Amino acid sequence: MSTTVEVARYVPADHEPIWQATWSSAKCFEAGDPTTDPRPKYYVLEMFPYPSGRIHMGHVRNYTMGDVIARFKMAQGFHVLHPMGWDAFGMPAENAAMEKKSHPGTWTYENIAVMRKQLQSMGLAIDWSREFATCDPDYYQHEQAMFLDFLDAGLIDRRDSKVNWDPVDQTVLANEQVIDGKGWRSGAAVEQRTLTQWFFKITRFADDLLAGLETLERWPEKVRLMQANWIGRSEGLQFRFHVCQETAPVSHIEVYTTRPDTLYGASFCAISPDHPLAVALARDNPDIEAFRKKCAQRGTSASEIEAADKEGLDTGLEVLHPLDPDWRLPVYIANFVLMEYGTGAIFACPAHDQRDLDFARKYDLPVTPVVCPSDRPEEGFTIDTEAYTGDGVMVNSQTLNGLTPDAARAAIIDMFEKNKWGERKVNFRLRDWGISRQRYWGCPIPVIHCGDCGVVPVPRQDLPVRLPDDVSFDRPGNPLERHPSWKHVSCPKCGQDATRETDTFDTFVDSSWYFARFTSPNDPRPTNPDHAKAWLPVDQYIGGIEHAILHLLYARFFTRAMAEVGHVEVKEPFAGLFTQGMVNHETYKSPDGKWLAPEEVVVAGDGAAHLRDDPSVTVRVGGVEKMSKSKRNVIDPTHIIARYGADTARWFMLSDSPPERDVQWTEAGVEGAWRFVQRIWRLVDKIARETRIADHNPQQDGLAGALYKATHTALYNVTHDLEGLSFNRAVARIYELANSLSDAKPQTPEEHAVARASCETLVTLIGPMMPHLAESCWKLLGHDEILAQTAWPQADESVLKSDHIVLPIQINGKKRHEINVPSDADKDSIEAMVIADPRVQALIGGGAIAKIIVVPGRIVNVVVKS
RNA sequence: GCCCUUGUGGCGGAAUUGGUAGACGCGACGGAUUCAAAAUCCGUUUCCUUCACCGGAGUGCCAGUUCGAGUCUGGCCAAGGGCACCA
Repeated sequence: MSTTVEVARYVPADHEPIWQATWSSAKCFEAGDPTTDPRPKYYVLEMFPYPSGRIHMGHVRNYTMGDVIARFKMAQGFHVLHPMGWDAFGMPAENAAMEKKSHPGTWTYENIAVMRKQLQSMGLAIDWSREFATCDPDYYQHEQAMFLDFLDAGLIDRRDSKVNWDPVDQTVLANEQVIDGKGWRSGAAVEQRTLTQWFFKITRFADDLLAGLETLERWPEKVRLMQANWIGRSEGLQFRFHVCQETAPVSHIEVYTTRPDTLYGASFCAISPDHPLAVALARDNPDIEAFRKKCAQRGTSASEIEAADKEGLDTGLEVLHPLDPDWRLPVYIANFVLMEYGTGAIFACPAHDQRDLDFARKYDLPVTPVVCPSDRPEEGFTIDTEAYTGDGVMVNSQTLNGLTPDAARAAIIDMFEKNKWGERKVNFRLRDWGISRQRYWGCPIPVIHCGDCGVVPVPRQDLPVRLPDDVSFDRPGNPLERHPSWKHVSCPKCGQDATRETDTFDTFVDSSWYFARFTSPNDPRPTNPDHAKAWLPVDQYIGGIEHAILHLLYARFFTRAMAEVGHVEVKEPFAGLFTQGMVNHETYKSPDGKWLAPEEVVVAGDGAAHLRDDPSVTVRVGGVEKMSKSKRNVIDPTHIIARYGADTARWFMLSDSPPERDVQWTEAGVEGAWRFVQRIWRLVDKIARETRIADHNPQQDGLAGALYKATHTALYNVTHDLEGLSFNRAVARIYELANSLSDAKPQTPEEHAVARASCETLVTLIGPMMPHLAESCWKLLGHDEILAQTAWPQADESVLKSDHIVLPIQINGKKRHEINVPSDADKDSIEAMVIADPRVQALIGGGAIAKIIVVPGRIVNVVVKS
């Protein structure tokens, strides 16, 4: 036993700021010119934060993961770009300005200063020289320039549109921003309004955005699926019904269907309350007008739609069935037909569509099945209250009878196209992206409205259109609208008095291209195309699943648009996407039902909890939920870093839970990470004092060989785990190596040399995850160079396999015994050894061996006939 | 309603993708050290039976494929998520 030496505890506050300063002054993390750097590039990016005031644990998790990747890739010899910025426009700044009677910009930049400091205390390997905020005019001027580019390229549209109006935030929302009929930010019930709006023509790329998903192999399947569903491509037939009544306002009605095969089951035709025909009919028919009004008032929330009955009104008009001149179908106005999708009119086949069936039953319209399930007799197949939507055989359909619905569909479409009655049509659920927001704290839309010239783009030399600073927030609404002078300008074309557009961009526009700006943050153009080409796409993007549709779809669109006008060359911005889970915490309630903060509660090992100030009061431990202010289960990262240091917080975030899953923040878990930090410090200190660097022979028996093997196994495994973003597994492998190393009691010089080398590897492996501790250990081991600039070691794979292995022996599929064999033994010799083994003989007793399955290196299974 | 994901010890989770289920961590229990504590170190920890060995059961439930299933197939059950008048 070596004599006990008092090792000073590792005090993070004594180490972490020093290393942060060292990395900063050595410019360790500043990316250079990618067009001249010979190393392969690697761009790692975490979704940039909204400067809300303070960082939260979700940020810690997100940025720790990205940081591990950045440091790991740097060590592996990549030229790494790992930047940080601020998604700085948005409503909270305006709300804060109203409350505090200050300016949104002041609030925002103050928050940025606080949060930058917090992030820097985490020891992130970020190139801070590229930092920007989207509210910097230097940034948003390029956004305005690109808007003009897109306008020239025909990628932008301005039109009247029914929009989602958020009455609390007093602004329009895009479809993607309405969740369950409520504003994504305010939670207020969204109203319908008609406004003139700017649109990005995202639908122009609908097919390409869908097809592109196939190429995103390093995206979660789930996100790709969600985007595919959101884009909602459907193939069908668009055709015209002739209206029988000559006095009708229109001669025919255009409909879209994905089920042309069910045409012989048609029962009625239905148009949207907003359909031009309905509008025309309403002029002389008060009943129709009343019905239209009623439909317009109906709510749009999910629950209201759920509760709303299928309702309709017979127009009295009839249309001719296209395949039978004697067959007439009534035309209804129906509340479930949307003007925004397809043609705003449908034909209904109630037998095979539940919604049509509900309607038909209510208004007593015919229900004729035309698809019969293959396993049921055609006679007597009727529809009751449930529509049949499955496959089968066509019936009641004249020439189509006997075909499958697929074949019938093809036949009908062919026939209609041949006769020019209609054509094949692809429809999308995706709508154009409405980007106008009636808010101050956003990027001004660079156009001017002139009474004579109409909409005039702001000339490029006049960019940026800056937000005025002298604005007031004492009233609701848009301060730009009521600013005394800002909007009054002369028309760039004719010089007359004109007004500026007072709407600003949706803040999702800002985040749709920031990753491209990071590649050349100071270029006078939106991007330096050479640098954008060299760095893009982002190799690894990391963020929350909540952006699966919104931000990630917009960014994919924007990249395509930028490519079209020449700012980038890629179509897909993010080659790899990783969606990390949330950080959760237990919730606590006092006996009188009030939420309690974790620091007010003491939880015992058995789960019982009581108040910290009054142990006689029992606390109710509730569910493990996302950290939120309302439930008071928030842990402030600053407190954790102050008490345990950044490395402990980082290590805990990476341990145990797989990164894509939610992680539960626990005091015990943090304590565990803290103990490991101290343990590593003691272990490295001991080895640094007892051993020294020396050559050693890897091929040997005993302790030295075993430790060498454990070291290189760990190195091999951790390397692969980090490559696959399996941080929790990498952590486990590092624990194993630390255990092997502290269990080892090296005696001989050879053993000392192996222990020393093993310790160096251990420190290197810890480097990306606990960078400060690793640097201090590295120094303790006698190194003067910075570990962050040291190359990742190469695993000696020759020792990963030993010359003898223990094979389990199963008898009839159950493990019964083991056998030690040379690892290169072939099937026959293993089989012979197994049969000859006395224990195996005893186990099979008198039974005869029917078969022996030998999987070399894995297992032996002896099948015995009983 | 439709689509997707996930179900493994007291807990978080491993399992080289069809080959020894429970690595690693947390918690718990026992012990050492200490006047005592903190810290640290050593041990035990899926369940049942047993002093112990030997056994038996076991990856949400029920079937199936296979020499062999946590892993593949089918059907249930449960939890979570997404979409939702999209013709």
